[in-house]
Amino acid sequence: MKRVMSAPGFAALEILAKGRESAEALNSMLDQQQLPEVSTMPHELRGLVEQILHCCDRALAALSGGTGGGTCKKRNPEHGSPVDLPCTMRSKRLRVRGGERGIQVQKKWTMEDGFAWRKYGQKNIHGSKQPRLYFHCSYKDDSGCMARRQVQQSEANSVYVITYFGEHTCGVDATAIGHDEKMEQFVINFGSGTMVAQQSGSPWSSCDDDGLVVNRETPDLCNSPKDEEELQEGMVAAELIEQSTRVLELMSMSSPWSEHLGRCQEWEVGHSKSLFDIDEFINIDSLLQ
DNA sequence: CGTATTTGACCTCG
DNA sequence: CGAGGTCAAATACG
Repeated sequence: MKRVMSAPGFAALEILAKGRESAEALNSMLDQQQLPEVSTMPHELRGLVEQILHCCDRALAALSGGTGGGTCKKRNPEHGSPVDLPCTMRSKRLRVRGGERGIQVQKKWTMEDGFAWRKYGQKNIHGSKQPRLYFHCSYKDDSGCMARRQVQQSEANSVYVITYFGEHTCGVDATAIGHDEKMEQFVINFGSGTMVAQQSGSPWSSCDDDGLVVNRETPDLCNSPKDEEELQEGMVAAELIEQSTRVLELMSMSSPWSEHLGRCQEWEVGHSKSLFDIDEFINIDSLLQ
């Protein structure tokens, strides 16, 4: 049956959300940085920060069960419908409002999060110029995955506010495989081919639209949802840890960047402790195990 | 021709 | 009754 989120699961979610926030802040710091040119370091560091953000989103999506999403019920399980409309029009309405909470994240450049989504609706929201887009997992039909998300672009800038509902029971990170155009879209944001060049030498064994490479040993992970789901969470966490560690290494090994590190630590005091959060990421695997 | 997206209608909730 | 969420026919696309 549905996996009930454990207390460590909630803790992990909280940490992820906090950490994501911090990584986002770190990213905007990189936007504003006026450091002397430091070879390719800014690109790589920036890339890593982006990857952390990306991993956070995926981890959040993977962990976002227990929000009530799994409890959606069909109002009319069988085609017992009112007389005045075709039964197909009334048989599948879902009851979703009222108490269902989602995990909300913000993405700066792209609404991609490593999962495969199919759009099923779009709605103009009162008081908002940008429409809200509705997606469900592409594997909904194949494996009954009930994960959904809502995406809304903020008017001021290109920040996507993404709210996740339900959890992925398909166990697949489907967009991880062969989405070159999306990767390009992402690479452009780094202003160089750094990330692409990084692929071959990368020790990371997963891949996404942010330029990492995924090696999947199991071609169809949808077959055993529960185990694969946990495996996936573990993979995302491991990826996150690896990248966070590299950010810390990068930031502390060059002097201009240790200067920046100092700035981060200053900021840390006043805000939500970005470096502490990254350290905390590194411990997240213990929470997930 | 199969699959994904668009879009208008329908449904539920507050 | 209006706003938001979802469905599914129509349409676009490869």
